[in-house]
Amino acid sequence: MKLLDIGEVAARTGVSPSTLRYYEEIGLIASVSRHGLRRQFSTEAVLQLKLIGMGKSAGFSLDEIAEMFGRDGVPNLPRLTLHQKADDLDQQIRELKSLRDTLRHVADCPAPSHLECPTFRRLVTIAGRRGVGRGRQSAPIVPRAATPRR
Amino acid sequence: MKLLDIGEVAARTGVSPSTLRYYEEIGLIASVSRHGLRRQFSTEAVLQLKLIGMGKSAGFSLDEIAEMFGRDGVPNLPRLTLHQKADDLDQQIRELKSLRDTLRHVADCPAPSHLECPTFRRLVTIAGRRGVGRGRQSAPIVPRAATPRR
DNA sequence: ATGCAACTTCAAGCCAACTTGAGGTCAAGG
DNA sequence: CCTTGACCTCAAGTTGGCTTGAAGTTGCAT
Repeated sequence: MKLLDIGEVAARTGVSPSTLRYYEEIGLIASVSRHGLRRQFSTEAVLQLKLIGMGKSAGFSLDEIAEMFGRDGVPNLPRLTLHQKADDLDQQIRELKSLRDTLRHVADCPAPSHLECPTFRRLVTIAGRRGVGRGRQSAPIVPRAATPRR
Repeated sequence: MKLLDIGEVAARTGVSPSTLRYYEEIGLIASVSRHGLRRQFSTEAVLQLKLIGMGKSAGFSLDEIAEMFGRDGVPNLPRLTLHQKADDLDQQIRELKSLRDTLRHVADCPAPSHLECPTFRRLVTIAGRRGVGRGRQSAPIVPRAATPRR
């Protein structure tokens, strides 16, 4: 099986080497061996990292992601929990759509103040039609990492 | 116009008073006046906070949100930029759907290791079919705030 | 008039998720 | 053989987004 060293994984995934080391340290991913000092990753790691990226983008913490997909890539959560997470995602997708539509509307609507525009108000309020006093809503904020902007 | 004091806004939005003060401090929202020492918010603030919540959930930083909707609620970004953000959201929605489907699949698929399941691999890889080496991908991570869990 | 819950300020603290820096190892190419 | 650059470890620093604590004020119901 082909092995990748950390730079190669970084290049393929956009995740920096230091982050990869950090992920390994917290048990989110694992390297399969060492070549001298150097970590060797299997190509599976690339897939795993894609999954991790999706999880982050959905607002899950690294701990939650580790729970969902196991340090080894095998999920250890009960079905019910997984389906619940999926339901959460559905709700979040609704919110995102609403925000997207709001942004598009704002870009095009010539109203002086959007807070007065009925279309705007409707867009903003629909997403709330569920989960008003509910448990989990928000997604996390990542330092916008994939862009290696320095 | 009806005025709300901070506790009332907190009750209606699920955003804690300390967070509201913080948001005001960084210029994300504004109170319209004081009643004695106490901040008074207009009911618009509730709407604004809904918007802010959506923005956070989409992974925007508070700074970005402030840019998008202005400290005063009026967006000051050029159309093009807004449409770009909307496009980003579309991409993110695709990722979220893919993650949702992956979770559901994982919940139901009896394969021993999912990394070997072709369905799984397909689900994970499709979302990547755009933006492989691209600029912005990920969404931020917020401390799971809306749930006042203590 | 008094008590008290809900507010106030300000500084400090906290957590997740990384990044940075110093100082060191090592393997492969010239 | 020697350089070079990509890797290594470990500790400390950074950033965003809040929360907490101490110490004080105040509107309002009793």
